[in-house]
Amino acid sequence: MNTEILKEKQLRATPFRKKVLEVFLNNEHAISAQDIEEALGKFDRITLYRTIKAFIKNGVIHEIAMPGEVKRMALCDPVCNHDDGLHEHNHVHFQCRKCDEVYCVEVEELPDIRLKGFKVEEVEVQAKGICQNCR
Amino acid sequence: MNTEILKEKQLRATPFRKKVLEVFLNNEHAISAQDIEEALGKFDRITLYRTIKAFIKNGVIHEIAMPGEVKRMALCDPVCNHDDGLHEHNHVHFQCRKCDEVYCVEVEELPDIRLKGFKVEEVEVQAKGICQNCR
DNA sequence: TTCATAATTGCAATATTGTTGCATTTAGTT
DNA sequence: AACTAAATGCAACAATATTGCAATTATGAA
Repeated sequence: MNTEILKEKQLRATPFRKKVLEVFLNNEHAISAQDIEEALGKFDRITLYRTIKAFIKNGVIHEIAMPGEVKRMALCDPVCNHDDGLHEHNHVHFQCRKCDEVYCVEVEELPDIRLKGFKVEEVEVQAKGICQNCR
Repeated sequence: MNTEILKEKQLRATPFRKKVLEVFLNNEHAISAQDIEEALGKFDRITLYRTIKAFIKNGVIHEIAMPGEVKRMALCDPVCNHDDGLHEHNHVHFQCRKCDEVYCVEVEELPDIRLKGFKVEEVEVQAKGICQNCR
């Protein structure tokens, strides 16, 4: 199963990559490199970083950067319009103020932002509030 | 002048802080810690990090995090609704695909995002495209 | 203006995060 | 089964960030 996902994205299905992908599939929220390290029994940190880079480049996962937070990553939408590390999703990144978890939440469509003098080509939205589980 | 800004934000106006603030005032786009280091002649890196932390906490500057980019920082809006490191601005973070610079661009109001099951309390928008200078 | 004091600085040491080069191993193909 | 490009694992290293502590300094009060 993981194997298919990797091959679809032009990545060799090695045991290490399958295990890392497994970690993502086991979480419904975004995770950090540290989360992955903890989930893997034994591992080589360098290989992990390289795996993450390959996953991002090939559209398996995308990064989520929030001020004051560690970098997190989450699986791409199946329809992720990625081009060599460039991702385009139709979801909002939402962080819960209670549990701190970050979720990718689907939306009908992203807002249409217009900025005088600037040509806007892509928009990403980050929201904060209270998540389903914490209400 | 820098002195007043710092005092307004309940920070002691030390020479170091004034110099760092100066760097922000001299740039119309967001800058990284490295940019500041290069702009300062001699400096102590630890003090710089602590200065940055203090500036963020007291609402002088805010962080801008973008996937795959170094962390950047920019001056807060004068009306920045900050509370111990929590910032609330009425602008969009825009990165130019040509020059890579990041700008804080004022908007009338941020979009109203609704997510089923989630209580949205704050929204931040990051956009990409072509900036004024590069068109 | 001087003093007292809490805040800030600067240094040493250390932690965290991420990268590069290279020899070895392995997945996917022929 | 064999070949080959890709991936791994190790060592070394670079960049980024933090903590504790002694010395210094900005600021408000005397």
